[in-house]
Amino acid sequence: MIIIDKDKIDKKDHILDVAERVFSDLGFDGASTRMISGEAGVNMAMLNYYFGSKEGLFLAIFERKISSFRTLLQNIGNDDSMTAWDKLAKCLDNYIERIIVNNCFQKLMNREMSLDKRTDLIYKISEIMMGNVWEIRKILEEGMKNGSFSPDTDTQLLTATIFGTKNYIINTPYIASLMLEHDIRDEKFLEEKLKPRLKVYMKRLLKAYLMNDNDNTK
Amino acid sequence: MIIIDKDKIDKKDHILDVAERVFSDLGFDGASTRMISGEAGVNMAMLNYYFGSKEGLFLAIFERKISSFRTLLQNIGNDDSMTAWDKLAKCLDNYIERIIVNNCFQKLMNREMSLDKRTDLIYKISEIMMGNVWEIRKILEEGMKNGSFSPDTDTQLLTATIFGTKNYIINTPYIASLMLEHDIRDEKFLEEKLKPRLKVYMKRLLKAYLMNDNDNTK
DNA sequence: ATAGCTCAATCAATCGTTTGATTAATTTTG
DNA sequence: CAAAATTAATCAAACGATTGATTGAGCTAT
Repeated sequence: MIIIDKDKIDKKDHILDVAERVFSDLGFDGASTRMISGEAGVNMAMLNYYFGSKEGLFLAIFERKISSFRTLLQNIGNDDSMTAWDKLAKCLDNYIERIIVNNCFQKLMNREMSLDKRTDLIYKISEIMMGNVWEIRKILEEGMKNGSFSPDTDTQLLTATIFGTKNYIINTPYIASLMLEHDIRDEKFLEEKLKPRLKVYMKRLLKAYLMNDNDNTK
Repeated sequence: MIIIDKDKIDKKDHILDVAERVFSDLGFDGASTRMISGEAGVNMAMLNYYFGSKEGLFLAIFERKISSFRTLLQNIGNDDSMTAWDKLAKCLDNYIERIIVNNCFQKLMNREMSLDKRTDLIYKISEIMMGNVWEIRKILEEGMKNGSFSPDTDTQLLTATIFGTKNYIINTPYIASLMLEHDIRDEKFLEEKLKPRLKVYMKRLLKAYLMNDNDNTK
């Protein structure tokens, strides 16, 4: 029966889904294998059976997302028919679109990146993330070269702003909720209000920085 | 003897210093009391003797910083002789000046804020942090009211950018190092290069966003 | 001697992992 | 096709190690 085969595939995926959420809420060390297996409704030994170890389970969560990142990268920046600004705007839209729905994984990843542990994992993730960074930097430098972006642009710090603004909202949900006067964890608010608002804001912010000459003589 | 009394005070402070660094590197759950006491060169029981528990030690780290935050807040925004922009610029300078040197604590705090644990601590810290947020928002709204800042300003998301850009650099040291092509953990680079550069960048970014009319008719 | 401090030893609890038995599914064999 | 053999999946129970915390004896200085 097809349904039975599907169940097997889904079981590993189901464990990964649950583990992703639990790790995201409690951190790697804060989450126990008992809790994850309990919430997933599977026997504790299944985690080691499927993923070898707790760290193996943790790695599997990241590896499941990697291909997803790659496809995002491929679809941006290489379209020669667009201006640098249009590329950047499209890039921002795609990025915001994705990270809002995957915010649980984003939170988990960023927390892990701030630790001085599991450095091999950090290196791995860093290089994948750098792909995103480079893609945006490439567009920025293209715009600077052809004169449509200000020559004084600090491309490195600007990318920090792009990723940092998003991270701040995702990673400090309680502060962000106070700040935005809405519960950040409300999916409907995220989807209908924050997402379009963030798109408008980021584009306006970057446009102002990139495309207006800043008078520093004053 | 005075020296002995001083040693006693310094001992608590020394433990807090070490704990701050270890928690920052390994996270609350990842750091063990044995490791902290070991690195601090004191007996394990001393932690419980001085701070009651591991969580008490953790709280003590935060409480030691709280007064430091308050004094920062008091010195900004209330000077009526300055324009809104000058206030904001000074506010940014002070902020960048402080957070770069305290980046170990900042990292620790931000990671803890992203967890769904110890929510009482999170609420406490959030309200302190919100003091900073409000202080900046107040200046932004003052500038909007008297017409020196663009009326389209999204003050809420702009504060997310201000804090988020800094957090991104501090919290993802490895990515930030790749991005900036320098080792972020190099104190000399932080102090002499990144700090002034970040000041220039943030002011230019905010000035462009706040003080140029964005042409959205196109 | 009294009070504050320090220590090694030890506590129960929890951690991630392993085990060996049992069941379910698949393949091989007669 | 059916029985046997093999493999995969699942489970409760237990493993040794480590966790945060406590104890009670010994220390030091007043």
